[in-house]
Amino acid sequence: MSKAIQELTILKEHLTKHNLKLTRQRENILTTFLKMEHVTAEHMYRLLAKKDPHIGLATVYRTLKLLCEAGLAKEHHFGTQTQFDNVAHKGHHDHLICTDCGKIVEFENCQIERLQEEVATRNGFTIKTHRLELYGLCATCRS
Amino acid sequence: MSKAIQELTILKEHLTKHNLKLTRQRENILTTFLKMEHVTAEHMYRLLAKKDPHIGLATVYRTLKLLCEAGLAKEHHFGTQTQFDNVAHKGHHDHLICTDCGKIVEFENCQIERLQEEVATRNGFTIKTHRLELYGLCATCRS
DNA sequence: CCAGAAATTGAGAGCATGAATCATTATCAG
DNA sequence: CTGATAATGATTCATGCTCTCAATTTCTGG
Repeated sequence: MSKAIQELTILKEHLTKHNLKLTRQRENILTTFLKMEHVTAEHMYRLLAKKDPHIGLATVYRTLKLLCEAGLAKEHHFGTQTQFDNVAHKGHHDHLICTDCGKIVEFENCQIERLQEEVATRNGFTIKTHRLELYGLCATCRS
Repeated sequence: MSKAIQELTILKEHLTKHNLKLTRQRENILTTFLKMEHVTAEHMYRLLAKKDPHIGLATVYRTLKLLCEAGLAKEHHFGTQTQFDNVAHKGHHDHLICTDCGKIVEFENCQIERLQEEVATRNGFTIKTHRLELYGLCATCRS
């Protein structure tokens, strides 16, 4: 649980820095969020509604966005849905995906990340996140 | 324009094979689609409405999906928007996406592609395709 | 501790994208 | 030509998320 306390501290610092307030709802959402690897806002809403039927959907959306701003969560779009990933559960990584057997290998490559920054700068962009997926055949499926 | 005729043939074959019919609307949408590298359904709708104010948005959505099924187009999700890419224009490119205004800049970077190959080889993979999207703020939205 | 300014909340309306409905119209095989 | 069947387009519906606003909560500083 010292982990959770650490994250609560990060949130508190973010709130203070931006003149925001720590509320019961924000604390609840953070606590629930930290227990999982990822959630959708809708799912989070249903979970919280069990304990506190008066929680508002808008608050869930707002708070999840807040957690992203505080660096504790990260948004990911999958088709129509948006997932919020718990950053603590995994550092950022990219994926190698086998189109045959579905195997997924995670990797990280600083050189690629550096080049991405370069491309962005050249186009006047400031990168916040990225997604890199390589699709192909793994060693087993190729033979 | 022999190129366009070729694509029209592909569409006709697909229609025949699935007992579908060739309509004026489908032909118009294909013709317009072939002129561009990518469109959203909404954008396509506005283009077509200039010539034929009675075109239905539903028809545009249905036909773009049809083009995907015929292998002439490919869907891509960017946040809330869905883009349809012209497969024939297929110089592969990656995307810089502004999370604020939705602006999309395409780029190509051989060095990144080479590093991707390297990562794949190291993991025993043979890459067929990839997807690289950089999310951030464009120059205008940052200021 | 308390007052009051300021942020936050929740309920519901609003909005955008895209899919489903259905009466009318167009296509095309025979 | 003609009839079966597919397609169209106007509209409604569904989803996912944001906005609005009155009421409530937080928290600063006196």
